[in-house]
Amino acid sequence: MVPREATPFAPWGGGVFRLSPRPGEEDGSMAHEAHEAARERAYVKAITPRSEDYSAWYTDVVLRADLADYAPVRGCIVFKPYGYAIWESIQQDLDRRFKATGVQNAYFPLLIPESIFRKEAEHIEGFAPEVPWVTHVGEEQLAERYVVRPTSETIIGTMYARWIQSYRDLPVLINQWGNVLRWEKRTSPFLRTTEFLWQEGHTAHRDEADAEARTRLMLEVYRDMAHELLAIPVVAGVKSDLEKFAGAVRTYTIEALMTDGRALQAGTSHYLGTGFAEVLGIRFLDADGQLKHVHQTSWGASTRLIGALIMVHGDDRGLVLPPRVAPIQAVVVPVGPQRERARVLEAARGVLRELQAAGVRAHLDDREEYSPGWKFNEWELRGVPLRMEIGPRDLARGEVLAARRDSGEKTGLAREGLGSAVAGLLATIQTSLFDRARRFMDENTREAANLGELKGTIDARRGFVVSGWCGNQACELRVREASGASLRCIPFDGAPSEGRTLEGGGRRCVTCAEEARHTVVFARAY
RNA sequence: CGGGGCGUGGCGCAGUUUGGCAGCGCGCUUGCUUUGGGAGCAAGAGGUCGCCGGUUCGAAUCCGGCCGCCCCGACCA
Repeated sequence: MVPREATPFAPWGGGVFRLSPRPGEEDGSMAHEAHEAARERAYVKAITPRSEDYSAWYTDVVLRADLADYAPVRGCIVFKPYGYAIWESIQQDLDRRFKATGVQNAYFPLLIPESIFRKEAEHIEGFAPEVPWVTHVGEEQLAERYVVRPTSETIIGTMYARWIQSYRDLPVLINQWGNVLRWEKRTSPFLRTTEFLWQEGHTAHRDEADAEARTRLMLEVYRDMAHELLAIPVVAGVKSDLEKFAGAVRTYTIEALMTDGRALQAGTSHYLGTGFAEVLGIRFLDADGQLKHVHQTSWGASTRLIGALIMVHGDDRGLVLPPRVAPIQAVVVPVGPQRERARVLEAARGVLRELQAAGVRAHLDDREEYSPGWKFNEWELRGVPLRMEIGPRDLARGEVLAARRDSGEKTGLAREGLGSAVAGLLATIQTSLFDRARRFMDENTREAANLGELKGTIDARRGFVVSGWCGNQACELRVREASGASLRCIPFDGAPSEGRTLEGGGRRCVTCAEEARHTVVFARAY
C-alpha cells in the first residue's frame, strides 16, 4: 500500500488515509494482512490517484463527492442535490449576465415535429444520427413523428417566423433553460451524457453586423463567467469550418485545459447567418421597403461545465470548488470532548450566524454520529473551500481555526470580525485558484513548428499546442490523423467583442510549411 | 460502431478453475463507551447470485441465448 500524497498540513495523514493497493502489492500469503487491506480499502473508500488512472479518479470524485449517480438509463446520470446546487450557481450567474445584455427567458417544447426538424439540411445531417424519435402514443402510431430536441434552432426559428414582421421587431433576444437529448456513442458523467441540462440563447437581428456583435458578446459573457465564477482560464477563439456547429456560418468557443492536458470546449456561440431564416421563412420588412431574412445567433453552455470544474481544480483528495460556485463556502465543524459539547456547539452556532450575516454560504455540521476527523475528510472530498474548526482551545483563545481546501493552510481567525475575515479569505481562495489554473494552462501551452514537434508534444505531455496554419482543411485533417489532436480554435487577439483573431505572425503552417494565415491552438479534446 | 471488463445483501468484493450449507469488509439497526484528521466493543437485520432456457440427484459455479452497465479507440456541448 502507498500512503496518500504527502501534504504539508497533514503530517498524520499518511497512516490513516490509504489508497487502494495496486495489483501485486497485496501480500496474499498473510491472511491477516489481506484481511486488513480489504477492510481498510472498503472503509476508507479511496479515490484513485490522478496519476494512476485519470478517468477512474474523475468517476470517483463525481460519485464520492455526491454530485451525481448513474441512472438506470443508458448514458444518463441523476444530478444529485449537491451537483445540482453547483448547476444552480452557474445558472444564477449566467442568467444575471444574460439579462444584463437585454436577453429574456422563454421556454419552447421538448418535441420537434419531423417536418420542421428536417428543414435545414446541414443541421439535420449533423444531428440526425443521435436524435431519439417519438413515434407512438399508447399503441397508436402518430401521423407525424417527433424528435426529442438535441437543440432548438428549428422550433424556435419556426416561432420567430410568426413573431417577426418588421425591423422594429428586431432584435429578438431570447434564452431558454432546459434539457436536450443526444444519443452519443460514448458517455461520461457531466462531460457527455445522453440527456443534459443547458441554456440555449437564440437571437434574431436585422443585419450581419448586429448578429455578429451579439455572437461575440455572448462568447465574452461565457469567458467572463468561466474566469470570474468558475476560476477557469480559457482561450477564446473561432472554430475551423471542420469543427463548427452543424448549420452555423461561424462558431466561437471558449476552450479550457484540464489537468490531464486535454482540452474541453466550455461554451459556444454561433453566428448562424440567414440559413435557418431562409428555410423557416423568418423575414421582416426593412426600413428601405425590402423584405429581408433575419441574421441569427445561438449560444449555449451546459452541465458539462461541472465536469470542467472537477478536472481543473480537483486533486487526489477530491473536489476543490472555487468559493463563488460552491454551494457551501464554509463548513463549521465543532470539535472537542463530550463534556465540552454544549459550550462548543453554542459557539459554533454563533459562528454560523455571523458567517451567514456576512453573506457567506455557511453550514454547521453538528452531526453527532460522525467524528470530527471523518467530517474533515468528507468536506474536503466535497470541495468546500473553507473549514472552520471550533473547540475548547479556540474558545479559550477567542479564535476559530480556518483550514483552506485549496492550499491546506490553517489560520486562527479572531472571533471578532470573523465575517469579514472569512469573506476576505474566500476572495483570496477564488483568486488563487484562478492563478494556479492560469499558471497550469500557460505552462502547458507550447509552440510546435511542424507535425513532428506537434505529435511529440501531444504524445508526451498533451496540453495546448500553438502552431501556424495555412487555413487548408487538408492540413488540419493531417494533424488530427497524425497526432489525435484537433484544432481547438483560432484565438482572439484581444477581447472577443473586438473580433480580431490571431494572424500567422510569421509562422509557417504546421503541416505544409506554407506561410501561415492563422495562429491556432491544437489539443486532444474531450 | 469496434475492442475489453463486469453483473453475488445498500456499497466494495471473495466464491466460478475442480458443481455440494451464499461468505468477508464497509455501511445499516440497537445498546454502552467515545469525539482536535475517517472511534471501540457487543448483539442484530438484510440475498429471486442480471434475465431466460438447458445439463445434473443437486447450478452463483457447467452449456446456450439474451439484457444491462462501465472502461478504452473513430463522430459530438
